[in-house]
Order: sequence, then structure tokens, then C-alpha cells
Amino acid sequence: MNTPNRPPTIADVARQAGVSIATVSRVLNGSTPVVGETAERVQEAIRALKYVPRTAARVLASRRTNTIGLLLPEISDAFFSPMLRGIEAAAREAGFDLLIHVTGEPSSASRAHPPLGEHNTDGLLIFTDSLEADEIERLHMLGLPLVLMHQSVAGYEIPTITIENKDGAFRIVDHLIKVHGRRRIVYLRGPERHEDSLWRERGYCEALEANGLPVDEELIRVGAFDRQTAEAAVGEMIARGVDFDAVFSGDDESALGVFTALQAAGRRIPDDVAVVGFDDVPFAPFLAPALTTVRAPIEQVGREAVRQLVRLIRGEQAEALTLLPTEVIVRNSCGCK
Amino acid sequence: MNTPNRPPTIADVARQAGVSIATVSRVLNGSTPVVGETAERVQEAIRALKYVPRTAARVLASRRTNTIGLLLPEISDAFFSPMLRGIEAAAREAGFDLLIHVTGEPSSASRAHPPLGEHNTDGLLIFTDSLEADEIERLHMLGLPLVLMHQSVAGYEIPTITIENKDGAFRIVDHLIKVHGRRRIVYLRGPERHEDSLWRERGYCEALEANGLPVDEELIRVGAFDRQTAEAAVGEMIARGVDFDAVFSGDDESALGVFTALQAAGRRIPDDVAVVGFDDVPFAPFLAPALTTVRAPIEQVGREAVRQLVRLIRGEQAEALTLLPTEVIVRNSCGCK
DNA sequence: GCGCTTTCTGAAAGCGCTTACATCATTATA
DNA sequence: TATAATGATGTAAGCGCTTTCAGAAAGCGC
Repeated sequence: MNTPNRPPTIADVARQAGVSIATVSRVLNGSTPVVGETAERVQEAIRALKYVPRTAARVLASRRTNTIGLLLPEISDAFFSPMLRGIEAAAREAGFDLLIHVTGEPSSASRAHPPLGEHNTDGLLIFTDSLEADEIERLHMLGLPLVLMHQSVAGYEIPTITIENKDGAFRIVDHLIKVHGRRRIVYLRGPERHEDSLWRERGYCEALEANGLPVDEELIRVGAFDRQTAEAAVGEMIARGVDFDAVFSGDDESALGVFTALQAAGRRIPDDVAVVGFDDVPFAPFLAPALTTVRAPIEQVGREAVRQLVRLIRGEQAEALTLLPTEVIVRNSCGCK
Repeated sequence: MNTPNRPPTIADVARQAGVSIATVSRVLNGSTPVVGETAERVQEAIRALKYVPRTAARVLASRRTNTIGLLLPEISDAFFSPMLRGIEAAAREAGFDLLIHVTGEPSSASRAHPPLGEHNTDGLLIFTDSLEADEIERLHMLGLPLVLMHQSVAGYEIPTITIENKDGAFRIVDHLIKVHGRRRIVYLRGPERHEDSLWRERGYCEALEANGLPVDEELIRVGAFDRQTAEAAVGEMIARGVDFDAVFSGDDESALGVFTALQAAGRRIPDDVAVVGFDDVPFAPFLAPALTTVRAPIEQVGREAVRQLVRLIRGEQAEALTLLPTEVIVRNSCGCK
């Protein structure tokens, strides 16, 4: 804090109120009673001096940061806005500051050594694919409270918040088959090792099998939960003459790419190819046609993750696994009207 | 940091390497040369102990937080994703952590006393409508580096990053008039006192006047840059039989609400009513019809704001005003095909 | 009046680190 | 050979706060 004008410290407040710095601290923190008249004098001095306690000093002396860290692999996908809203609001309600770090691509040094950890937070929220397993283990061994989102780990107990991926995927693919008679359904996978994606693929496969359809590897491609990757994947399938009558795009961001590729190839949605997504991000109802998708309670995932982390920080017990329900949201892109 | 297992400190590293803690600090920070063999021993001890320096101690001793604070009024609008991406990336490149706080509604206590300031950051990025003028003044008087985004203040020199609102608005309204012959154009205002909104309204009015059209107060409503508010405003105009053939929605999020209201009322876009927005958020091309809008270089605003703030933090001179250009992006909602 | 308990407050230690200043050893120069 | 300069390292102070422990005063019961 390189300010030319030195902000007031606790010593300035103590001097003005005519008490010790211990008393000022007590008034600030309510940790020990202070008689009314003394407390009044202290409050008045705080007001007059516009005193704001220095966070670093508090953290160092109390050994608590009052900060929650959040690690994300990226931030631009429309999926993250509602989740951030949920996390930010819940952290604030619980009296914690939120420090967000985006680790970036898989090769990024941040994944092995992120600038968030036991040194500057009371606990970490870790979104899937944002931190290496070794570092998760190190932090867990140190006893730093951790909560995983959309990811689980084997071998040790870290609370996990996730959603009903498989069930949601099963039901939306079942809808395509049963209600719209689709038989050649593409699945666009998410990023490699992305746990949500693995479960969604399993739901997709189970829906096919439950309806007596074979799982055709030619219909399973990589969309990486990314608009451009999905667009390229579908574009390539079309160019190679692969026969399909529906696309389950893995997430809504990919669905945008699917729309683009189909429209570029003159395929009508949903007449020629039905398209369904996953997540129900804010723009989904406004697409042309309005996207049929699985609603993931994204904001709720964020809120619940903070709740569990705060319990851990306070030394309470947290739920090992919190599974939030998904829901098929039928709009127009599947063929319903 | 309530860990049952105490993480290693600099003293542990010093003991293991057989040097003083000052030498360890020097190796860590490269502030003073340390001979190769000694430095090697220190690095090895750091690795073996998996030592991570405690941020609070560094901040307190060095009087620098290496943290940039960002204040936003909200976070769920699609506008903020690209901006966060720009800010986050630029902060990381400059070696700063980013601490984000969302102040919430106008009545929120956070606006007067946010949990970000001189006590825990080296500088603040302040997005318009996120912090009260009194607090901006207090922080400025303390000498805390500040950069404003999409907002300016009179009376003292705080660097400002903003975009060509008026010019962009003028050109898109001009396009509606000149190319599509629209004569009854609605403007949906942003939140009260929102500077971008004021300039956009001015551009709107000037375009009308430049084309010999009167400014009709009945056509100026409040959309508050919010989907539901915009939907309600347009719905009310329709219910009251107000005649209009175009809507300039103020921002893209509001355009979603305009679309909804028009479609609910059986008005065809753009045949009956043309709709144009502002910002060119990621979903704009995918709407039905694809939204004609003014592209604001959102991510670049974020990047540039960090650049200027970092200059201030380093004691360098920053630009007083940075005005980034906007560009009309013609798609289909205005009537072009 | 005496002894014990409770309440309130101040002094002091210390959280983990940075860095100024002092010291020592080595090298270069006169 | 003596002196000065340079480089590397250690000691100690202190950043701003929290909290433990000690002491004083007041109140209560016998």
C-alpha cells in the first residue's frame, strides 16, 4: 500500500480515545466486553479518523484471512455468470471476501502453483479442471478447507457439490428418441477428463441402450464445451457425410457452435437436425430456435459450495456429496412447438 | 488460516538451509544477490518443505499487497464476462492478484464502505455505479491508485477508461433512420445517473435532430440495462398503444427483454419493429433475428484499465482519459439481410 | 473487615515477513 | 604491504494488529 498519506492505524484511534490498542481491538471485534462509555469514545475516534483496519495485520495476528478463494479454469463461458453470482452473494452473506483466480489452459503454471492457497485464504472452492491433483492433495494434507465443484476425488474426503449429469442427459436424449423419433444422435464431449462430460456421456449411452439403439462411436465427437470446437466438429461430420438427425451438444455454449455449423450447411433446426444442450444458461431461451436443454442449478451450486466451505472453515462437519437435481427444459430446438 | 498442521515458515527454510531468514527472503525476492551455492541450498529447502510465503506477512512487512481490487455493481449481465476476462488476464500478466467485490443494489452498504480499499489492495478498478462519490474522494485523497471504468468524476484527476458511447449511438440510430426509414424510435435508458446511458441518449437525440426528426419524450423509457425492466417498459408502451417502429435498447441485455415483449405482442422483428442494442455481447449473433448492435471493446476496456492502474501503482503517469472506439455491427434485427 | 470472585483495562508477546545497517572476508589499487 | 572498495550475510527493528496474562477495582458473602 504505497500511499503518500499514511492512513490512520489502531494506535491513532487508541491515542485519540485515550485507551490502549487492546481496547480498540476489543471494541472492533466484540471479543471482550468494553463498558459503554469507553466503547463510545472508541467508536467516535474511529469515525472521526475514518479508520479502516489493515487486512494484512489482522490476518497475520489472528491467523485468519476471512477470505474464500475460488479457482476456475476459465471465466468467459456464459455458464460462469450465474455461478459467480451465487458464490459472491453467499460469501458476502457469510462475511467472507472472495478472491477469484482463473488458472487458464491445461499447461498453465497456475494449475500446479496457483496464487491462492493456505497462504492467503481460509479455504478454497475448486471448480473441476482448475487445479492439479497433487496440489489438491497437498492442500488437503495441510488441513486447508476445500470444496470441489463438479468434480470428485478418490482416496480422501473432500466435500463435493455437483449436479445430476447422468440423469439429466438420459432424460433429454430419451426425449429426442421417444417424442421426436430421432435415431442418429451425436454427442459432443467436453474437455478431456472433465467429470461432468463423462457422466453426460454415460447418460447419453444409457438412453440409447434403454431404447434399443446402438452406441455408434462415429457419432461421439469432441466439442470441448467450446463454441468454436463444437462448430468445427459438426462441420467436419457434415463434410464427411456422416448421417445424423440430432445433436446433444454437451453444454449450451457448444450448442451455439452447433447452430452455426448447421445453419452454414443449410440444415434446418429442428426440422433436419434437432439440437439440445445442457446447463440452461441465460441466453438459451433467446436462441433461434429457443434451445431445449437440461437446466443445471448453476447459481445454487455456487451457493451450496460456499455454504459447505464455510462450515468447514468454522470447524463444522460438511456434506461429503451434494447432488443438485437437473431438469429437462423443453423449448423448440428439439422439435417441440 | 486455521490449519491443524502448521505450514512451514521462512524460519523453517532458513534452519534447513543453514542461513538466516534474511537470506531466504533475498533468494525469494531477488532483491540482493546471493551466491550460487547458498541460493541453491535455499531453493532446495523451499522445495523440500513445499514452502509458500504467507501473503499477509509479506503485505504487512513490505507495505504492498500485490493485489488489484475490482468493484462492480453486479456480475450476471453477459457484458461482464469478456470484461472480467480482460481484467483477469492483464492483472495476471502484470503479476497482481485480483480481488473482486460486487457491491449490489444502490442501497447496499457496500457502496459506501466496500471491503476493498487501501487496507487490502494496491489500487482499485471502479466500474461505474459501484462506489459512492464520497468514498471515491476519500480513497483518492489517501493517494490510493484508482482507475474508473465507464465513469468520470469532476474536480480531481482520476484516470478514466470509457468508450465512444455517443458516437456509437448516433451511428446506429442514424442507420435505422437512413437505411431502414424508421421514424418512431424508442430509446431505453440505463440505470439512473449511469454515465454510458446519458451519452447514448445524447447520441440518440443528436441522430434524430441531424435527420430532422423531433425528440419525443413519450419514446424515451427506462430499461435500466436489465432484461425484465426492458420487457416491462416495452410491454407497457404496447398496452398503451404508443406508436413506434424501432427500439434502441441501450444495451444488449435489455434487447432480450425487448424481443420477448415484442414477440408476446405478435410484433415481428424487424418487419414491424426494428431492434438494435449496444455492446455486442457474446450471444448477440445468435439471437432470432441476429442482433444489430454497437460493438463495445469490453475486454479491451478491462485490459486498458489494468494497464493504467498498474502504471499508477508503479508511480508512473497514467492517461487521464482513454476513449476506446465503438463500431456498428449490422446483423438482422435492424432490417438488413 | 477480610477473602474471594468478577469485570475491565493495559502491557507485552508475537504472528511471518522485509529490509536497513553492521560486520566480515575477499579483491583491487596505490 | 597497507588501505579502500565491494560483495555476501546476519542481526535487529518493525509493519499493524490480536490476544494472553497480570493487575486494579468493585461487589458479594461470611
